Amino acid sequence: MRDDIHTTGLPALCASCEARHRGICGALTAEQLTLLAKASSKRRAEEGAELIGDAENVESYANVLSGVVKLTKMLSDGRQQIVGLQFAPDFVGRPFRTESTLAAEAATDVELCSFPRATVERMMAEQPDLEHRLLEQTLKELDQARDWMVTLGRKTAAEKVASFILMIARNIDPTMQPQQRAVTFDLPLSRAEIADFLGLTIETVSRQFTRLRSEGVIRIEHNRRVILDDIRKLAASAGN
Amino acid sequence: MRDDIHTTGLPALCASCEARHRGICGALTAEQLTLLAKASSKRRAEEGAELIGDAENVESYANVLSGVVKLTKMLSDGRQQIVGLQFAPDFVGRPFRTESTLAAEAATDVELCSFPRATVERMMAEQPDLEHRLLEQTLKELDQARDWMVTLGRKTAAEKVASFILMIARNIDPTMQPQQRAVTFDLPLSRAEIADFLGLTIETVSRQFTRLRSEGVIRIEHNRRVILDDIRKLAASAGN
DNA sequence: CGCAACTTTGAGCTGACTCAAGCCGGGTGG
DNA sequence: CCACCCGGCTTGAGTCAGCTCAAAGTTGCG
Repeated sequence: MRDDIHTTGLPALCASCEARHRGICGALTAEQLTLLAKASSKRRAEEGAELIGDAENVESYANVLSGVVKLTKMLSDGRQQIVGLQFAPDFVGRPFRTESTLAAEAATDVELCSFPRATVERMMAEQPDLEHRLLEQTLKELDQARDWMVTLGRKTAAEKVASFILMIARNIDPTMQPQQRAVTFDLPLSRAEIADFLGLTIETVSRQFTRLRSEGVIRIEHNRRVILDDIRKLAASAGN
Repeated sequence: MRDDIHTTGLPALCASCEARHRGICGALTAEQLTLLAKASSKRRAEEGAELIGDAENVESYANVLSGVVKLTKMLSDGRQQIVGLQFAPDFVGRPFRTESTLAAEAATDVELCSFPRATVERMMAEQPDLEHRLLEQTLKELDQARDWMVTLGRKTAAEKVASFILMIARNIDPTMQPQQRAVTFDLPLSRAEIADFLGLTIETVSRQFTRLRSEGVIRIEHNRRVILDDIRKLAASAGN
């Protein structure tokens, strides 16, 4: 098989990688990409696997290639809050800090492309474009975090759950429009995780799903699969 | 008057500016600083003044020189959430986006050093160190936002108010220790604003202040001044 | 088939909200 | 100098959204 014109000279690892275009690797030259790829490893983690623990030393960063990573924080008495979800091709890791301030866990089965900390930081120093991409991603995450603060602080349980379903749906299909027909997707989180994301209890989340179902907004199959029948009505229930 | 050795050749505007050291201007050469200073203006805004509205076009960025700027988001029905507080020498503005996604308002009387958007973005392109500083600040804000998500999603009203007072106290005096004697400072926010920051109502915030007062943790003068008598007990009430 | 984990549903409780007064300090004008 | 007002804060009483505790229903898996 001949090399694709765009992948000539690129590491096999990167040839079909989404992060090379939309993710931070897009900032690298073919040469640098080769260098980074040498130090990188593609790895899988299954649902529930802890990728990095709170207060652990950070030895590596990673790109999400598929699946969903959840970022969580916990209070000393065990109360937990999910503070972010990372989808492909997001970058996972906190540059310029050796100790993690949160835990990262595979919410679904996940594929990661993992780089040693030192290599990434060296490249960042010599390739401003890489730092620029990282800034862009960090700003995006900050915007998301702030949007979510409004949801956590000011929305009702019904609005929180509607906002959550909408957010997931939009991540699966970014082109989704209010007037379009049904959209189907799998929730990447259990009821307990959704509760931890929304600052609610499992029971309240479940009741809100039931309500949306009885109002004909969604259908649910096997607990995780959502068929979103009335996008408009869901968007209206989300508050904003 | 002779120039201080450290300010030789620097714009008068910047000579005594905190942002030159701790803020993003520290990334600039004397030459660039001069260039930026030419396009900059120091301005004051009084308490309550809107610095930039939601969905407005961003024409300038700014450094906070003194006072506190609050960043707010609002739902269509008027519910409001404060999503960030900026103290000196923080940078205010969202790079790489022409339209603001939140409103910035002077929470107290504020001094700002304001730069035209175009100038900052040009310098960012030619001075990677500037982008690096911006990345550092953005990461710091992201960490803060995520900490606050835990507070909003999982803490009780009592813990929220304790966390808030502690956060403000630590911003006024970063060296504050649990065992130390009383610390006095002014709250930069009204009860209504504290409520919007914590996802509570005015009344609940007020009741929690009263409780802390009756427990001997704090004293309050003229509504705004807090004398923090028992730092340890306050920290214990903050959850975490 | 049977267990274990997850989800749903129900019933009662409670922390924070709503609504309504009253209080306090600062400014204004008589 | 004092009476008044106004905005911000506090306090009280009653309500309710979301929580807790409990039980029953699903689903997936060995």
